[in-house]
Amino acid sequence: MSGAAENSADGRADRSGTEEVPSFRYTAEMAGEIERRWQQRWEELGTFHTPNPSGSLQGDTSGAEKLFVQDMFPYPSGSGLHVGHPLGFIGTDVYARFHRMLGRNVLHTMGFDAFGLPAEQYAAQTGTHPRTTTENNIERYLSQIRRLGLGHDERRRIATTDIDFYRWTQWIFLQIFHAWYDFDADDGKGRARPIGELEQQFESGERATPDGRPWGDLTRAEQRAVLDSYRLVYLSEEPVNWCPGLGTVVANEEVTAEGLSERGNFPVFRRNLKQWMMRITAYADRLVDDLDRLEWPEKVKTMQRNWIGRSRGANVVFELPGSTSGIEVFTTRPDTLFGATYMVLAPEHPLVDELIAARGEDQGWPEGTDERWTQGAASPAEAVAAYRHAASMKSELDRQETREKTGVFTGAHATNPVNGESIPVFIADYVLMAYGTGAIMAVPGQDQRDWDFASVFGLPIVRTVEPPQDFEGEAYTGDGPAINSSSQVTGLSLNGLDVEEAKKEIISWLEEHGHGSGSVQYKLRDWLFARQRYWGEPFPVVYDSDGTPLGLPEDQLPVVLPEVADYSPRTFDPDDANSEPEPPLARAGDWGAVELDLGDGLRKYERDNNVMPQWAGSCWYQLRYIDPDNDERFVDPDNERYWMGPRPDRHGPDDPGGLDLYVGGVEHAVLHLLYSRFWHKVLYDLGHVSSEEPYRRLYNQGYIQAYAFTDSRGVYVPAEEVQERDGKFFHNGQEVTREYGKMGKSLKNSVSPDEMADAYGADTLRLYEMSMGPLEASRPWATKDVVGSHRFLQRLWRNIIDEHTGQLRAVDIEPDLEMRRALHKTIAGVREDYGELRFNTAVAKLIELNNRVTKEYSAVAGTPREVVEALVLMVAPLTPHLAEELWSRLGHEAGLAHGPFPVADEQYLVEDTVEYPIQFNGKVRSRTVVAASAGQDEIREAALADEKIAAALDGKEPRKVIVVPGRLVNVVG
RNA sequence: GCCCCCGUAGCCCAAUCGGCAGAGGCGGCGGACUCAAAAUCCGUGUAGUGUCAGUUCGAAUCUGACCGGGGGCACCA
Repeated sequence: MSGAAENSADGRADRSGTEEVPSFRYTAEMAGEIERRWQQRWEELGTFHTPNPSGSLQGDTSGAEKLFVQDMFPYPSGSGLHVGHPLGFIGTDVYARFHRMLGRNVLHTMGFDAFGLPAEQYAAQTGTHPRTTTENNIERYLSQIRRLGLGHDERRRIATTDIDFYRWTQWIFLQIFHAWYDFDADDGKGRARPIGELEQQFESGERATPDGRPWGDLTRAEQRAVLDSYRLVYLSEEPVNWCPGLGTVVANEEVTAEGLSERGNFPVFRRNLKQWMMRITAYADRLVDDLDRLEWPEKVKTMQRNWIGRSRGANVVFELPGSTSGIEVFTTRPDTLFGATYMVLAPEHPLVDELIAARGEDQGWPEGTDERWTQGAASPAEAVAAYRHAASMKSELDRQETREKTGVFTGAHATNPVNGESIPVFIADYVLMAYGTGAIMAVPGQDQRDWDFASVFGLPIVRTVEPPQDFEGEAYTGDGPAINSSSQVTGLSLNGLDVEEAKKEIISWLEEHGHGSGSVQYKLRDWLFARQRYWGEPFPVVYDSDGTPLGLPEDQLPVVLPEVADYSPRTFDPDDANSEPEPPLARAGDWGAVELDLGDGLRKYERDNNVMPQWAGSCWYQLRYIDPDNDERFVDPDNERYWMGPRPDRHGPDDPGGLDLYVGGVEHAVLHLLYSRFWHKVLYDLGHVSSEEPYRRLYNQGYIQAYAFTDSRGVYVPAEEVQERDGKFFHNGQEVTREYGKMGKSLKNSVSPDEMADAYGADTLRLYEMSMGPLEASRPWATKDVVGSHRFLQRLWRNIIDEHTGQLRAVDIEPDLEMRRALHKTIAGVREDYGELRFNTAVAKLIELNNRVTKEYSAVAGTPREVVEALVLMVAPLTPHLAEELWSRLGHEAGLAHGPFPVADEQYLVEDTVEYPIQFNGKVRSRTVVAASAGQDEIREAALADEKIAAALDGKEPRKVIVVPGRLVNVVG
């Protein structure tokens, strides 16, 4: 050491010593100090407390337009956040802060979707109660996000695991349980109604009972069974997805295309088990149709449409000669009935046994049966049995991998109703029992799958739609005139009609002659709602001695989770399809047995021992944000109407209402967003909310991804220790392989927001995340780039505060005209960018303006207050702590969270002169400056007078001169 | 296999109605400060927009085909 002075006496940094960073520079340490101070201040002042029209959070809501912004409900994972997690949270915060500064009443908060498997699995391993784990994780999560300075109304935080919250989840369940769907209501659109109204219809005789007996003649149990069959929540003994590896059943939406559970990747089996279902299918049409009323990404709408899978067509019955029954098929192309040359039943179709039995088990093949149809079996019965056995052995994956068409002839024939022709009936696994009627009419001329099957089995192919002249394919699915579509037997002809006309015509013919009717099919299935787990909402249901499920009265809520010795359901060998679910609540001692008076005296009942799926809480949490501690209702109607009600004046006459901006990842496109819309619509139908949709506008943020590196053994090495040389990557001198993808601890490429905040401050992290690209784009994380955002904040700071003295540099001097113009152009641009979530370009504009200020004023005594104050206000949504600090140092006592926000002055947005590029034959050759007020002729003259253009023309007349006002001139020679 | 989105500088990204390819950041290079380095500051633009056609006075932008990347659906009748 040289023995230099360690401190300087005058407060300035000693520039000759070891202390070289100026004392008042905006460093990470200073940022941290500022951030802690302002976060504390905001909390003390309740800066982000948002008033409601009524209730416990009542305040003045007059005058200000409301804005409800929400992030998708995070799960408080115990492993901590990486820098990708808060991307959307910061985005919504910037948007919310911008609008708050504009004077809007902004609701922005965040709660936790806290039920779920990880805490339960941890409990099973360690004995720690899931509530303890969950609460610790929430605290950890909060400490990480609080550091980011998100302007949340902390009074509105909720967690789905709070008893005060899940009490209302149970209450909503009961509303749905005590409702039925009246398909005739609202002119056929349908509406959920209280079950009591259905009972009245039966009592009064307005609606007939299933077997026609008067309602009063039914026993109470029979009445209950009838009502239960109508409920929006019902017990069903249909095939469900049983996952032995998890020990629970799961919803269709939770099974991957490969037939594995989304969580855990365990095999899932179709099993008949008695389970709770929600009748989401009743809402299929409204869930599809109302997508048109939402401001959502098309991609998500498409995914929902595909999932619901509505297709319109007709059900047609093909008679079986010598039998009273027929084969009913669903088809979207009834116009092609004349091309139906055979039929196919799904192998599991119940009619198959009847067909075999009708001909006689020991009957051989009909005379002249094609060899290809028999699979070498001696009889249809034998062939069918063999085929069914083979089909049942195939997994979903096998079926998908081999698309070759297989099947066998059943020996039976059916009659095509349009022409009376007898056509053979096959079974084949390309027809699925679960869709439509489990049977098809095969039209090889217009369906490629049928074409393929017909080719293998040598079946006739009849085109009934004329393909274009140049058509070279096999099956033709396009539009065209109908051909080969008439019959002397029935007198029907569709020839010459186009597809749409033919469909209409044939449907009315089918209906008239009793052969079928128009129909709509959906892929959507009812929602399997029960899980055999511990850490979820218990069902508010008990069973009486007959096993009839009864909804508990409201005053019995909440049903609190019991203490148990073992938190896990029994799990099984993942491949043990025949195991049976054993839920933890079934082992909760005497919890399950209750004595209640449900109207007919004190009796014994048994509690339901399932819990709700994790999606339940997120189906309605936005409503609880509105009124988090209302203990009279799940949400106050005034408050709901204020925050979520339709605003036709602002969003058009068709506005369904809902919150104003919902930001989250696209992975919830089907599951959460579909379930939530469903619940919301039920609540709307029952009159509990005024909005028809929960989320008016949806925005999908991208993912922050990262590079990961593996060594020669395939083991991940710490990404931060990898060095790049000449396009290759090295770790400790060894070359490693680069992969691109997720960020995660196991990939050793995780970067936490805390370490970034330590190194640069939270404001820098916020700014960087917003500036690295558009919010919706996925992009790689680059720690080394963060310094650029930090330098910008340092330069901004330096324009206002002297780094060496801490003195204010802003003074009351007039900026010149060019600076004013730059300022107002920036204001106009930044306002627009913020409003449209284009934070990256807003940042660029702010940096540009700040660089201009630096260039012009860094060498002189002070910077113009007018410019730097506007800069501070404009940067505030992005870097709120720094902005508040500078704003206060600029002499403002009140904070800036509620504005003002600079307004652009139009007079500085128009230029006096415009520089026009002059193109010659489309290439820029010169430039000329003309008055902004110049007319087309003047601009043209100025361009032609230009030396270089005159030279290019070489004395000739231009063939054409294109003048684009405000843009350029193109001279065509 | 079908459908959708995206390809701009070494990297992340801008570019209103089709109108000057560059706003911003990283890196690189040069310089200042330093004994030196880090930090900081100043300066510096290297691609003609994945490829090939077409429309146009003019194409990153519109159209078609192809290549590459990402996503969705996948025997749904």
